Amino acid sequence: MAEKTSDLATFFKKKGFLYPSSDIYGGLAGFYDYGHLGTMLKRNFENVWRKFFVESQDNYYEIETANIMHENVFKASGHLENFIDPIVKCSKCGFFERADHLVEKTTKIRAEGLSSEELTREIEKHHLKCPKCSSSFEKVSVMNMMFPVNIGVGNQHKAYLRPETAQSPYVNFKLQYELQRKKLPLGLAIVGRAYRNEISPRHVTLRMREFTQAELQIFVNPDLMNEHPEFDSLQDYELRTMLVEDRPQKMIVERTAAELVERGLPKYYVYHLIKIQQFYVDELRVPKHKFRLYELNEKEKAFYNKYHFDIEMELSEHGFTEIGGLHYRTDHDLKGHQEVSTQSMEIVDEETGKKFIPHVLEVSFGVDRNVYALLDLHYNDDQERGNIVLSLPAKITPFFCAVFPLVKNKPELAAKARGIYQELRKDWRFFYDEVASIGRRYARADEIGIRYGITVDFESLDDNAVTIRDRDTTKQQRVPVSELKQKLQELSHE
RNA sequence: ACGGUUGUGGUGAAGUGGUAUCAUGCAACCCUCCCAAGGUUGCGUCCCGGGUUCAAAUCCCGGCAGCCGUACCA
Repeated sequence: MAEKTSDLATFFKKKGFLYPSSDIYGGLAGFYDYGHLGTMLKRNFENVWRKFFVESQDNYYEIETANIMHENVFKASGHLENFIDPIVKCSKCGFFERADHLVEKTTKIRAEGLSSEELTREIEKHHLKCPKCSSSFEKVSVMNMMFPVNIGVGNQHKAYLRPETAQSPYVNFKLQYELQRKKLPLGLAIVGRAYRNEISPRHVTLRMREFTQAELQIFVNPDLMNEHPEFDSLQDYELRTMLVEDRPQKMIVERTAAELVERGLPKYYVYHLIKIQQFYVDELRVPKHKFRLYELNEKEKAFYNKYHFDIEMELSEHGFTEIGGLHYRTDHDLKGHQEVSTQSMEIVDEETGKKFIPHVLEVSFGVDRNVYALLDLHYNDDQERGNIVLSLPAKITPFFCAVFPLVKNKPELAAKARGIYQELRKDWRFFYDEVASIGRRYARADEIGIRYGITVDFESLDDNAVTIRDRDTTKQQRVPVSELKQKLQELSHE
C-alpha cells in the first residue's frame, strides 16, 4: 500500500505553513508556497540567522542581487561544465547513465568534453547496449541542472537562474572590497533564491527546484587561515563530529576544537564549525543529540572544496539530514572569474606588499530545510492534552503571544483584552482571539506555536492584572497590566 | 527519470455505474468565570482533459500531483 502524505506535510497545509505551489492547477513538483504562518516563521529564522552570522561581525554585510545571471558567471564557476550532463537513455527499459561515463567505461576513450553528437557517434560505432536489458540507446541528450532563461527577443539564452547564491558575492567581490575600504576578512551574505532543475524533487521542502539559501561568503587571506583571534578561548569547546574515520562505527564523537586542529583543520575553519554549533544549540535550542557536523570524504565533496562538513539535523522521518554546510572553497571561484572576465581579482596586503587572490570560506544554509527541520523537531502530538503542541522558541515562532478575553459575551472583558492587544502588538507579534471556549483557544494557539497566552478574566476588571499561560507547561502566572511589557521583555529572551 | 501505488469539502474518511455521505474544521448566534463542553443555523468536496454509456466520483486512455523503491543529488 502506498503511504499517505506524512503527518507533517498535512499539518503544514492544514495550519498554513506550507502547501504545493500552483495547487489549483494540480501542483508543480518541486515548488512550494509558504502560507501566512510559514512565511512568518521563515522570516524569523532568517532574521535570527542574520543577527548571528552577519550583523554581529565587523565588515560583514548582506547584499541583494539578481537571480538571473550572465552565462559567463557559470562558465567561470564550473557550473556549465559540471551542471549540464550528457545523458544516454535506454530506448526500452528507461535506464539512463551519463553518456561520457558510459563511453569511457566501456571503450577506454577519453570522452570528457565530447559533444552530444560525438558521444552519440561513439556509442553507435562501438555498438554500446544498455547494461540492464541489452537494448539500444536513444540519442545522447543533455540534462541541464540549471534553468536557462531567454532574455529579450529571440530564443538564444545567454543567462541562467542561479543554482546557488554564492556566485553573486564572488562576481561583486572586487567592488565590495573597494566599498568596504579594503579590509579582510570581508563577509558578504545573501538570503535569496536559488534554482536547480532536480530530476526528482521529493520530501516536501527537503529537495525543491526553487529554494532559499542563506549564505555567507567570507573572503580571507589564505596565509591567515590557521589563526583566529577568538580561537584560543574556545579551544576546549566540544564539537559533535562525525569524521570520515568515524563512519565504520557510525559514531558521533565529541571532539574539542583543539583536537580538530591537531587533525589538520585550520583554526579559522574550526572556529566557524563552533559558530555553527552555537547557532543551533544555543541560539535555536536544538538538542545536542539531534545535531552533528558530518565530514565529507574525497569522493563526496564538491570539486572546489578543500574542507567540507555538512551540518545535519536528525529528522523524525528521514534521519540525519543535511541542512547546511561549511565549505572552504579556496580561490577556486575568484580565480575562475579572473580568467573568464579577464579582470584581476588580486588584492594587495598593505603590510607585506604581497599580492594574492583571497580564499573563500562559505557558511551555507538551506533556509527551507532549516524551517522544515525546526518544525519537525518542535512538532509534538501531546496525547495528554489532546492536541498538537508546536514548541518553537519564542524568537522564531510566528506569534509570540495571543490575547484572549475569558468569555466572549462580556463587552468589558473584550474591550480590555483588545486594548492590551493593540498596545502590545506594537512591539511583538501578537494574535487576538475571542471565538470559542478558552480551552479551545489555548489548543488552537498551541498548535501554531503561540508561545504565551494572555487571558483577561473577570478579576482583571478589579485588580487590573492578567494571566500569562506558558504554552509548554500550561502553567499560568498573574501579572499586573502595568508590568506586562517588562515581563514579556524578559520572556522574549528565553 | 523508470517501476509500483494512490488521488472524494480546509483536514480525515465512506461510497465501486443511477439523489454525493459522515466526522472534524470554519463562520454567525445562544450558553459558558481557564485548558478542544453543549445547542441552533450556515459554508464547503469527487485532481485535470478526453473516451465508453441513456447515465461516470465509480469503467477505459492520457496528463498532473502525492507516496514507496531504484536511479539522480557538481
